[in-house]
Amino acid sequence: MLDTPYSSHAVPGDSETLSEHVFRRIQAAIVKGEIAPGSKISEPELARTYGISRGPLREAIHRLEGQKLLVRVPHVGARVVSLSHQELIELYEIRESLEGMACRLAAERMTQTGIDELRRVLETHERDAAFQAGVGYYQQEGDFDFHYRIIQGSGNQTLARMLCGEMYQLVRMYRIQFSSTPNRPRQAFNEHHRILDAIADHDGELAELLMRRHIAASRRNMERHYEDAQVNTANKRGKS
Amino acid sequence: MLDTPYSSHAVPGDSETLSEHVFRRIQAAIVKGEIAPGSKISEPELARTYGISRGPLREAIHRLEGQKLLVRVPHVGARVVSLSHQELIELYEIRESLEGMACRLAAERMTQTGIDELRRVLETHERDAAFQAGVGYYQQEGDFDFHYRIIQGSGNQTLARMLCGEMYQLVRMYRIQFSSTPNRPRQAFNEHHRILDAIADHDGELAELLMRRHIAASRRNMERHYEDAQVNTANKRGKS
DNA sequence: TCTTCGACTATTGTCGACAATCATGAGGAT
DNA sequence: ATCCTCATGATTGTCGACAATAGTCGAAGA
Repeated sequence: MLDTPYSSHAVPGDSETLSEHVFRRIQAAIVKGEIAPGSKISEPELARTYGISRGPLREAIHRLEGQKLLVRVPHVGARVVSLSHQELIELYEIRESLEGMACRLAAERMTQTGIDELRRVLETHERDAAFQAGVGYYQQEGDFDFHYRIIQGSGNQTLARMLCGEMYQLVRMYRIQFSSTPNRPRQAFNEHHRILDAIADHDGELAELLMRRHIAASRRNMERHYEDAQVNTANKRGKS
Repeated sequence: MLDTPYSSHAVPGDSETLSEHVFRRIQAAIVKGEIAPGSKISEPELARTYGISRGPLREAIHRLEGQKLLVRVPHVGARVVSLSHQELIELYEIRESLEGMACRLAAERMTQTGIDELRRVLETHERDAAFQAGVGYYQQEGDFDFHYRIIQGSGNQTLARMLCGEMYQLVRMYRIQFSSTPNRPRQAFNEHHRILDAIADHDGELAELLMRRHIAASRRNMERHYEDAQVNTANKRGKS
């Protein structure tokens, strides 16, 4: 339920394809950091781990490559992607643009009931603020919930698939890795509130502007915490 | 040279992987419309066509699926994507956001020599305006060249890969299919000029605004020509 | 001691065959 | 006549084995 929040078709593992199954397994493992970034993917080893042949595994690897979670070089193998500082900044710039557009569209198109639900989400987060202040990770989940609702409210399904599907996996991966939990939640709450107000006013321009600033602030926060996490992960980063 | 303008490493077919080879072949075939949108992909047939086994072919299919050029349902097969009117509009909305951001970044970061080169590209297009007015397709290539330069000038490599790689394949596919050649080139030239001026002034805000309007106009132009192309393709759309 | 060449090993790429699943059509029952 | 059932055919999913390439280790020569 925590995993793959975008997959509404909950087929357990019954008639599911093996390739599909390992695809999700490996994707989750990479996002959760169970497979270190930059580490090499050994086909025989993974095949033995998941108890399948190399055929479906290779198909899953190719799909992961398409989602930019793996980097593959011919005749050498695949490695888990390891974003540089620059690439991570670039990712946030893209998010800033895309979520800004989503927020504009949401402000223009969101229905009254959707806005009410969004307000309720925010109020729920505020009530649990004391609890979240200590944990931080849940704030990320809640933050996701807020952003998720807005993206869905944009009415642009293609955009929603991009942001909540592929792109979010990458962001989430790095969020988890250096579980950045500064005292930003309080400020984030304020920003969320102002974004909600703009959406309630159906002010697309303002909503986009605020969302872009919100993500830009999140990016700056990430940049501040990058160096620490970099040295932390550098220690335990082995060739597997 | 027309194909895959983003692939600078021109390895013919020598030490290239078979999977990689058929991946590019099928991708080009889909984009050029040689394989009708919505038509089913038969693995044995394609395997015989390209003279390879089903193994590499399936890997290529999975990669195409990752690039959103194929839609696959388990135990049934893969079909060439067929964007609905709504999905095509959504794609243009995303382009508007992303290229707007790219244009802003380009205005902020582009070097003087890059700006000069961009101006030269535009002047070249204007000189050949008479020729392009009749053909139209070359205008598209030129249009791409202009946009391509700006995207590269943004300095955001991740963004450039998204726009010039995966996303552009989809847009190009539909551009070619209903080779929309209205009398828009003249207006597009004017818009390009104003965008260039904004970039030359390093005015990121204005550059982004103009580019977004430019693409929004392109989207409206596409919307006008959608119904005609829809009935045209509907006639020759067989189940193969 | 350092460099370079060569064989070896492990991993990746490819293939053909078998099993599982879905689509199609014939046949019979209501 | 229409609908349901079932058998058949074809296609997709999976597997194990073979071929080709890259990385590695060791030995010989400068």
